[in-house]
Amino acid sequence: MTATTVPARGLRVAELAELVGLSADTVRYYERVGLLPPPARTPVGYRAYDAGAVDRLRFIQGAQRLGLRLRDIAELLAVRDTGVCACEPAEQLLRRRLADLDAQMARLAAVRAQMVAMVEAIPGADCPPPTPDTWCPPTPEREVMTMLFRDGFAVTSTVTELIPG
Amino acid sequence: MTATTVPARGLRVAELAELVGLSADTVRYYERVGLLPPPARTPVGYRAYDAGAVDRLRFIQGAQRLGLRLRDIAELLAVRDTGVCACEPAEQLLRRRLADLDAQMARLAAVRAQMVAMVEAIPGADCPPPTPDTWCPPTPEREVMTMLFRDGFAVTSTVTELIPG
DNA sequence: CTTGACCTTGGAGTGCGGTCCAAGGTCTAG
DNA sequence: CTAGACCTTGGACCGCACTCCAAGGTCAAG
Repeated sequence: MTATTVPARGLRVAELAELVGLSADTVRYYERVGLLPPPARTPVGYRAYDAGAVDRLRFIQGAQRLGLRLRDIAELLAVRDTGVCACEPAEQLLRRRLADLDAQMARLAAVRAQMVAMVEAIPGADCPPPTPDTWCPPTPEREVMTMLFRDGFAVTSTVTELIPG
Repeated sequence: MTATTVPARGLRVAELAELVGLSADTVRYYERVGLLPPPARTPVGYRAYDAGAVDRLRFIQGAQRLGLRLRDIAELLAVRDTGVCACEPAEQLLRRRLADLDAQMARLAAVRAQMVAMVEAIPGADCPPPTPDTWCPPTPEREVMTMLFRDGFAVTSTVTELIPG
C-alpha cells in the first residue's frame, strides 16, 4: 500500500525525489553509488521509476536515520535483493551500531556534564584573566548521568572515565 | 605547572605535537587556519614553541571534546587573547552547544529504541521475504528512555516524536 | 663525509554525503 | 513556433579536519 499511486508512464526523477523529500540530484547520486538500481528508461532516455523505487528510498532513509552509512545500507540492500531474508546481516549491523550508539551516548553525557559544570562555574564579571589550559574551571571526577531505558537497560557514566586528558 | 619542562631552544613542531598527542601536520594545520599563532623561529627557520603553545593545544583539544568546531574555538581563543575574560562568549557558545547536545541525545535515544525494537523482532530463520519498506518490523509509538542527570535535569523521549516518516 | 632523521613550503588528496554546473535534448502550454 | 520547464551526461565543487607529498634545507652521530 504505497501512499501515492504511480502513473503508468513511471515517475520522473524529480517526481520520485519530491515524493520522498530528496533532490533529484541526490536520487541520481544514489544510483551512481549503487544504492538504487538503474531504472527503466523512456524511449528518449528519461528515468522511469516504479513504486519499488519509492519503497527503496524510504528504506534508505530509515536506515540512514539509524545512523548507518550509505556503504552499509548498500550492503543490506544487496542482501535483501537476493530475495533472502536480510535479517541476519541486518542484525549484525544493528548490534554493532547499537554498541557504537551506547558509547556515543555515554560520551555525550560526559561532555554534557562537563559543559554544565563549566557554565555553572562562570563567574559574573570577575573571572581571572586567561588561566592557561582552561577558560574557567577544571572538572572534578563525578557521576554524571544515568540512562534508563524502557527495556531495562541502564548506563551510568562519570566524567573522567570518558573525558581523559 | 606544565608537566614537561620546555627546553630553552624551544620545542620543535614534532616535539610539541607528541607532547599533546597530535601529528606535526596537524599542528602546522592549526597554525594555517589561525588557531595557533605563528611561533618564534630558529635562525634557520624551524618553529620554536614555548609552553604557551602546549596549553593552547590542550585548550583546543578540550574544546574539541565538547564538540565545538575549530571555527568556534578560534573565535574563543581570539577573545581570550584579548586578555579579556572569555567567559561571556564561551557561555553563549556552551549554552547553544548544550541545546544541540540535548537534542542529539534525545534523537540517539529514539534511534536506539527503534534499533532495539528491530533486533527484538528479528525472527529465527523464518522471516517473510523482502517486505517492501521494512526489512522486518514497524516501530510502534512508545516511550523509550529517560535521561536522568545528576543536576536534576531529565529528558524523556518517545520514538515517533523524533523519528518522523 | 655520509647517512638518516628531522625541518621547510605549497599544494593535493581523503572520506562522507551530497550539490551544482554546462551543454545539450525534450516536452508542453499558449 | 517559441518559451520555459523538464530531462540527460560527466565532472567539478562544498565543508570538515586532517593527511600526505615532493623538493629542498639542516643537523647530529659515526
